Amino acid sequence: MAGVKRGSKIAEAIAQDILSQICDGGLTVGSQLPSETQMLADYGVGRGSLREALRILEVHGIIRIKSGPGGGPVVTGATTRDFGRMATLFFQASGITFREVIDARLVMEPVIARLAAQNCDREQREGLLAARTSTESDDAYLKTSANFHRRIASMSGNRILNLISHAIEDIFHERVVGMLFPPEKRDDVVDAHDAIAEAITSGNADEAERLMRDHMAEYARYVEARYPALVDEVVAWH
Amino acid sequence: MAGVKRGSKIAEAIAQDILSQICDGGLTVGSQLPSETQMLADYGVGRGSLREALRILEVHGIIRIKSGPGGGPVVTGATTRDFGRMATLFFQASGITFREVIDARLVMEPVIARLAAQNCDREQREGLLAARTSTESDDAYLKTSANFHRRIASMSGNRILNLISHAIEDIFHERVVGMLFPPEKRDDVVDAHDAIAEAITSGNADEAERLMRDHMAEYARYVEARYPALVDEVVAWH
DNA sequence: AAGCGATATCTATGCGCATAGTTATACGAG
DNA sequence: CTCGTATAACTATGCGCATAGATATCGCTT
Repeated sequence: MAGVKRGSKIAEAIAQDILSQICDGGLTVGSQLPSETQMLADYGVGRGSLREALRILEVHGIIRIKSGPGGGPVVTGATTRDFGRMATLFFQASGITFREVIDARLVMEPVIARLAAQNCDREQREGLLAARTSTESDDAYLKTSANFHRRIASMSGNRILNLISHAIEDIFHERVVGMLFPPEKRDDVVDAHDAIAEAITSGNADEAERLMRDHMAEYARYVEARYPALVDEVVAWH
Repeated sequence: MAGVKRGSKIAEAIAQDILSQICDGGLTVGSQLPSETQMLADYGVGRGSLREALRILEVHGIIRIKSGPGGGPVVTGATTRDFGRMATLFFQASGITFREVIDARLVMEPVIARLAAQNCDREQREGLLAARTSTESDDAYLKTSANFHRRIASMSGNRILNLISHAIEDIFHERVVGMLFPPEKRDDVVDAHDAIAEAITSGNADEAERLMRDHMAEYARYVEARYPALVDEVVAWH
C-alpha cells in the first residue's frame, strides 16, 4: 500500500466538485442540481465519466437522480444510515462481524452518555426527560427506544461521534429490523432509560456512563441469546 | 429521508458482487481480478455499468485498476486511510471542521488506551514497550510517534474502533503532513508515551486513560496554537 | 373537482467505434 | 548482462445511436 497513489480519475474529481458546490452553494435537501445534459456541457466531459461521478455521490446518499421532466440529480443529504452503509463496505472487506459491531456499541454508548452528561444544554435536558420510552405497543416501543439513544448521541457535543454512534447502531438495525425486547423485559428497559436520562440531565457523568454500560451489556447479552448465529456473521454491504 | 429508498442500480449490485467475490474467494492484496472484457462477458452488462461499479470500488480503495497487458482490477485491500477518506465525504457534507476531528480524537484515544490496558496480550505488551518514540531525527520522530498511537489502537480488541481511531487520525495527518512537535517538546512527548505504555502494559486502565487524555489535550492545545485557522476549516474530501 | 390517459422529458443502460495513455514483455544493440 | 526501443495488451475517455423505464404535466372525461 505504501507506494500506491490514489489516482484522481475524472469521475472522482467531478464528484468532489459537485460535492463542493452542494456544500458551498448553500444547497439543501431537495435542491435540484443541473440536469445531466447541462452538466455534460458545464464540465465538458463524456456522459460515462459524469455518470460515474454521479454514481459515486449517489451510492453515498449525497444525491438521488430523478428521471422525467425536471429531472436530474437532487440533493438528498447523507444520513448516518448512509455513513453506516459505506462503513459496511469496509467492514465486509475486513471480515468484521456483528459481534464487533455490538462490542463497538458497548464501548461507544457509555462514552457518549458521559459526554452527554457533560455537554448537554437545558433544552436538550428537557427534551431527554420528556422523551420517555413507551411500552404501549411494539411500534411505539421501537420508535421511542431508538429515539432515546439517538437523542443522547446528539447531545454528545461532537458531530463525528454522533455520526459514528448512529452509524454503528444503524448497521445493526438494518440487518435486524424491528428487534423487540420481549414485553416482560421492556419495563426494565424503560427503567434503565429513565435512570440514564436522570443521570445525564443531572450532570452525573460517571453515573450516566456506568448505567449505560450496564444497559448496553444487557442488550448485548440479549442479542447474543436471541441471535446466536447472527453475531458471528460478517457484516455485508448491501 | 424517511421515504427515500436506496435504489439498487446495476452498478451498485455489481460492485457488491465483486466485493463478495473478493471477500469469499480468499483473494488477497495483489490478487488479480478478471479483466474488464472478461467481466463484461461474465456479467452480461454494458461497459458503462461495469465501469461505474469498478469506480465505486476503486474510490473506496478496494481495488486499483491496472492498464497494460495482464491489466484489469487488482485487489488493494482498503486501509484505514481509505475509510478516513470516505468519512471526509460525509464530514464535508455535514460541514464538520478539523476541530471536531481533533475533539473526536480527544475522546477516542483515551478510550482506546483504556481498552488496550484491559485487552492486550503478552506479545502486544512487549511490542509496545519495545516501540519507543525516537527523537533522533524528524523522520524518526514522525514515524515512531504515529506508530505509537497505531499500535495502541491495534490493541483495543475491536477492529471497528481500531478502524475509526486510525481513520480519524489519518484524516488530520492527510491534511497536515509531517506535523512536528518542536524539538524541545519532544522529550515531553516521549515521556508521555512511555508513561502511557507503562500504564497499559501493567494493566492500569484508569491510569492509561488519564495519561492519554492529558497527552491528547496537550496535543490539541498545540495544534490549536500552531494551526489556528486550520481548526475551523471544514474537512474536505479529496 | 377528481381521475385517467396521452405526451413530453428526462435518466438508465447497452452497443459500437474511436483516440489516447499506460504498462508488461520481447527483442536487439552495446 | 544491461539498457533502450518497439510492440502488444490493456484501461480511460469521448462520441453517437438506440431502446426502455420513470415521472411530471396537460388535456379530456366523468
